[in-house]
Amino acid sequence: MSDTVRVRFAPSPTGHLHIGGARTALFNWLYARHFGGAFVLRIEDTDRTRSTDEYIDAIIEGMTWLGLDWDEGPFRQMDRFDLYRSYVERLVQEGRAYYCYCSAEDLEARRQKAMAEGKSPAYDGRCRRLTEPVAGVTPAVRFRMPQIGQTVVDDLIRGKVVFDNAQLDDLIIVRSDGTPTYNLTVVVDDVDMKITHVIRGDDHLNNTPKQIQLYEAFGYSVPKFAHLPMILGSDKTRLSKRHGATSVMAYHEMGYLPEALLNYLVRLGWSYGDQEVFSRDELTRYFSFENVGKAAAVFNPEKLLWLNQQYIMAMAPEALAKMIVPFLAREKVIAEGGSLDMAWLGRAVKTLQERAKTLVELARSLRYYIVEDIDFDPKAKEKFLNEKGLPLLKELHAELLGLAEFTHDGLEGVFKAVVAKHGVKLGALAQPVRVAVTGGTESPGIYEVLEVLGKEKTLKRIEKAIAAIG
RNA sequence: GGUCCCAUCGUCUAGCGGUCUAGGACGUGGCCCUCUCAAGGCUAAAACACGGGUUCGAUUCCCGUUGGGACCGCCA
Repeated sequence: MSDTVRVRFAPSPTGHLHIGGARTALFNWLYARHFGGAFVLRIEDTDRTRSTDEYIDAIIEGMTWLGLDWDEGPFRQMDRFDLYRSYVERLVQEGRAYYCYCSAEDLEARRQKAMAEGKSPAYDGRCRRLTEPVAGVTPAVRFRMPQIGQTVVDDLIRGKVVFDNAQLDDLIIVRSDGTPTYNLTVVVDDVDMKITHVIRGDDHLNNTPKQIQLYEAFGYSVPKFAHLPMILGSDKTRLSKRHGATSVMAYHEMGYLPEALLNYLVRLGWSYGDQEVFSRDELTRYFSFENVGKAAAVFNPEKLLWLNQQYIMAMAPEALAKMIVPFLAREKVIAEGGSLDMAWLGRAVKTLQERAKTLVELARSLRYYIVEDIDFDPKAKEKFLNEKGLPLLKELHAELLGLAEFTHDGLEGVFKAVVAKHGVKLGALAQPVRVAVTGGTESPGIYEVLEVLGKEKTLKRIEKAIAAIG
């Protein structure tokens, strides 16, 4: 590859950045980074009725969160209408495009009729030969598609795909309101921005021959194409809201790490032997279209969850602690804007990070460390805070009182001694204590918990538990 | 309806003619570890859609069938 690689992600701002879009952006980003090329962000907002600035911000927010940084842009097609106009004028002058006076309503009606009769709903070309304008009608502009021969899409993932030009109908390149349409702007911009590789979803494959005809009409060489397989929902239909969250930022809110989402997404369609977990660096190093599959992939939330846990486990506790604070506030574990001893929080996080699949779970599980008072789970209380455990708890409380430092080894010594004295198994003591200090029956090792909790809170909670029994 | 794409365990995938009694991962079951829950280790069940070719030999190549998907917009 002697020429510099230039790729782009070109979303339309008609919705949030979703899973499918993020995957397309990721593959483009990976390809650019792999070859040290440029990644361009272009907003395709020619549909004025559906595009909004809010969605542009949302897309940028999503890309930023994922760490998919772009080198140029964001460019907005709305700012480039003059450029498109000059290209269209050229086409019209050369007879490669013509004015179409059919109304949108008529077109729609004819399409419906054709479909109902089982015929192809393609445009019939009735305005092709018009020489005079139709009075009182502002026309759209159509591209005159060649009707004989074939167009070949040479795809990096699928190989050569052949289309008969007779199947290609004359597409509208300028709406009657004067705004250009996607098939025109995508070609003009990819030429203007010197895009070398068009990497996009499979759903664009059928548009590609039409776009290639546009390239040829302009006299430009076509870029390389790579059409990625689609991501499907569990019922094998196109991924949508019905299948749960599709917005990338929704995953942020649910407590997923961007690294985990990216890692999951890249494995949908791409593989590198048996490896499942990749660092960003490995991804850019290993990425190649040779390892991209052709078949659509079903989105599997379970595996994403597992990957997220892998990433949470691998994180430095201090970094995780910093990241968890907003989630603690949202879960009402701490007050909004409240402060915490971050070094201590890091130690607390360390005991729980391999037990959480999401940051939301982690934040919730941190509760008993942070809040002053805990409530006992009724079932746990009934099972473990009873007469049987009472002497053990009392004995432990007395011993703990004399323990100066709450260290893992120190605590273990005290527990072992109490257990030995009463001739019971460790569980007979550990479980009541666990319920006493955490309110429930599940937690990290009891010594770890007490070490983080500290002497004061521990004794207070054991006292409360004893009181609850008696 | 037309055109195009696709097809290995439930899911993501490895496999690029013999190494396949088809490998890994998620999930599921069992066992181990163990103060609970996790994590971890071991283990089990689980797939080449079907039919024709080509070949000494097909999961792998070709054709067809079936099944799924996408597109056919003055959406992108």
